[in-house]
Amino acid sequence: MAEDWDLHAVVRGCSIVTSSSVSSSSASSSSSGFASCYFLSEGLSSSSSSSSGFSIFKGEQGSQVLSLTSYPFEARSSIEELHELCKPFFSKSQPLSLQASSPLSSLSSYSSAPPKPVLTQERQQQQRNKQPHSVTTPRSKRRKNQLKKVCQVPFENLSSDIWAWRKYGQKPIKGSPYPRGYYRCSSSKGCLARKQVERNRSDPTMFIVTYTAEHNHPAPTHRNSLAGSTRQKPLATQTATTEQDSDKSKSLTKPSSPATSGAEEEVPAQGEKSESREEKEDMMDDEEEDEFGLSDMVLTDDFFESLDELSQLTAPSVVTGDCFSDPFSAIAIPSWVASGAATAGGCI
DNA sequence: CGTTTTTGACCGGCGC
DNA sequence: GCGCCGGTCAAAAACG
Repeated sequence: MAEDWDLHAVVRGCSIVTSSSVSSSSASSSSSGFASCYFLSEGLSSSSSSSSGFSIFKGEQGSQVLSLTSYPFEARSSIEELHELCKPFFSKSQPLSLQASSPLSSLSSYSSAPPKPVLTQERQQQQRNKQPHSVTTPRSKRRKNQLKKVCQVPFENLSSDIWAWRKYGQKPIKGSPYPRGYYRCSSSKGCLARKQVERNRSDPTMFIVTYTAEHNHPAPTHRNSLAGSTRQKPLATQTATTEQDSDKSKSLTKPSSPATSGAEEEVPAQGEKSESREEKEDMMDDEEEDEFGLSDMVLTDDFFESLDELSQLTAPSVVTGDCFSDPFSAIAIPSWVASGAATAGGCI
């Protein structure tokens, strides 16, 4: 279910951004279920580092805007163009129009870089560590020539991804108080799809989700084992992460992750997990629809908006209870997504 | 038992 | 060449 309105949100977000009326609804404080997606290809700009080719700046109303400085996707105004823009990321199984297709659901192909090289790079990366002594497989330029899709989604939408992701890393990012979580597709072993989730430093209610590589398999109709997916941290850890001053305690306990160690990162993963659970109950049918990008068919804007409100109301209260007086203050998220996002995302 | 999360360590890319 | 930074690996722990 969450997927449905999420997809919707994504689409709406794209429309908003591209139509230059940068969001009437996107007050910085209100995570109102819109999302923005952007594509960027690393290495497109000659002298770029990791953040090559795009920048973040403030929109008129405090909304975050990502702009591609060297990519011909910016400032498009027509839906058709946007559609074409997104095409490469639609999976084959999503025959639908822009509205129905969800960039979140799949990174199906590269518009500028052929999949093969990337695949090779990934393989090299994996081999690298498995064969530490054989320096035969440098992952040279692995960060280059990878087309990424950057989406900005509100917290509620983090649980909207239909894919199953497994977290494989988390790193504090310089300049950002929030760590970045690294996820890979767990539906298929050979799947190269990756996803990075980072909280927007200027708008903590928003999360920057970066998709890399593509899924080489159809969307899962059901998640695999849920073992470990709903992990509840030990009470100590939980409180540490959820308390308002947890950032302080965090810094004490875990210097490597300044804030929230995994707060936002857990959001997506857990949300998805929880989502999967809810799906089993509530949207066995819809789920399949989502795979084909039809998820929004049943939803009206009103319904959608109500969901947003609902989620805003329920998520913090239901999930956090005492630990969530300020869900976005930097810490907190881990468990609420773990236990609550399930609730929040699912009950919706 | 199989899967996921956590987390420290490792490695390569990049800027100086 | 050196150091910083980001991305990934892999072992341990936890969960269903």
